[in-house]
Amino acid sequence: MQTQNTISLESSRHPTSILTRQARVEGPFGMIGMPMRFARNSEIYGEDEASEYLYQVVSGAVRTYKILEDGRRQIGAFYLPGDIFGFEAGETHISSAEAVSETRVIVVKRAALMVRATHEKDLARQLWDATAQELRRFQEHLMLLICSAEDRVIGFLHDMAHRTVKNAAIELPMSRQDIADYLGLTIETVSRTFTQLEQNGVISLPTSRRVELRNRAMSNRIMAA
Amino acid sequence: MQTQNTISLESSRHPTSILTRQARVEGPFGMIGMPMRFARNSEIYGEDEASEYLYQVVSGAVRTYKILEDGRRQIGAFYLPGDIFGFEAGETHISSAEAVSETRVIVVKRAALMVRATHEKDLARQLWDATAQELRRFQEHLMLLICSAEDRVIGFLHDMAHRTVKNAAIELPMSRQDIADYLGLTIETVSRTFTQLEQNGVISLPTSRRVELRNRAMSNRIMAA
DNA sequence: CGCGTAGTTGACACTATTCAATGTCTGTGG
DNA sequence: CCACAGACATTGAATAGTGTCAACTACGCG
Repeated sequence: MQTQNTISLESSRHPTSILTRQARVEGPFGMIGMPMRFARNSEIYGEDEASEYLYQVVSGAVRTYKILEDGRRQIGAFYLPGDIFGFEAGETHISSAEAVSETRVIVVKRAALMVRATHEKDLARQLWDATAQELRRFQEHLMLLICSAEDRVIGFLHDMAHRTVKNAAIELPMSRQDIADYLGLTIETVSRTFTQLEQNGVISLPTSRRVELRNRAMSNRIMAA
Repeated sequence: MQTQNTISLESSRHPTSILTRQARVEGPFGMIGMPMRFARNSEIYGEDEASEYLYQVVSGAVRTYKILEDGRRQIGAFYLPGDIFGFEAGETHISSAEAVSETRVIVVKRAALMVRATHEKDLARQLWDATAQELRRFQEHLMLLICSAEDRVIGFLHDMAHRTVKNAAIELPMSRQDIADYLGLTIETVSRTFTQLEQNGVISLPTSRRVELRNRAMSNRIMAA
């Protein structure tokens, strides 16, 4: 049922240095990287694969996830344009990554970055910062998972809101199922919570994927960023 | 009600280079560090403090935690002898840290380590490995929080079991409340789950702090390490 | 021995899940 | 342009699993 993997540059999964004919783009940390395209629901990398590359989202959105043995899926994080992912400090990925929607990314060779970082203090610093941010994200996510369904959804929307354009409606790239799997809830509970929040005037829902934050009740909630 | 902070070396919270008269000890990454002692429930560092030091547990146990605005406490991790903590890749701590029981640690200046890491590839590698482990810990913890109470407790015990001596009874240094705050459950649910697991022959509980794993039902559970 | 802390147990309330049905949106073909 | 299929989302009713509140027990320490 999954859209077929579609990658713009080549048939093999990852770019090689041969592909220099392709326009190259300013990527994470000012490094030159290869642009790539992923179709909705296509895999970007798999869990336990060697983490050869590091990615920066240009457009679209990415989810990382793990599947539990009972079949449930836990989404670890969503990455939006500008975000860097696939760099987990270790030699192998700790999650799989998929495109939530049609997504463009810039890809950089991890090893090359790491080597460069040994003599460029600034780059090393940026890598540590990116990792620190990743740790903070995990921590925030953890805090969400011990809250009520309402607080989880509010926390999620709050996070999305401040990661996208301020004071504007949030355009959610992900489905209710994605949100449910991120928040450790069922799709029904997420849906019910959305409608409930709308009825309470906390949000409005012009369409199911578009959310406007009405009430500043948001601010009283959870930890600020 | 909290035991008064008791630190063996000095009255101020952290060691200074003046304290060279004190015996020094092989610390994390083979670096020389200062030994310190913390009484049960005493603070090792606070959230948002500058992360000046990095710690390795010698004996005892440490918990890191955050307090939510509703007063609940979320424990992020427990650190046992040999574990390194307080190094979160950023300039400030993302959690507070306390001694679970009377605890001895070795303290190393973070800045010094980072500087040394720029020209010692091996040390740099060890720092990245430690960070990767920390990320993996967060991820595992996240997976636990979306499970049932029973699976959370089993997952927790499983984790504790393979972090301490194999094939032996686990001696839990932390209270039921600590476990509850780690697993996002109430103390009552944790307690009930323990007795339930004992009745089902999965564990035995010679004392409330000592757990013996009976059944290999453990193995069918959650992700292995 | 008695006190205080930690842990266990019970009854009940409440929240989220489950299972099932209905509703909505979008793209495709008639 | 409309009708239809399929995916996505919402809603309802019944149930299961935790939380809450309160009482009780066990243990360690003076």
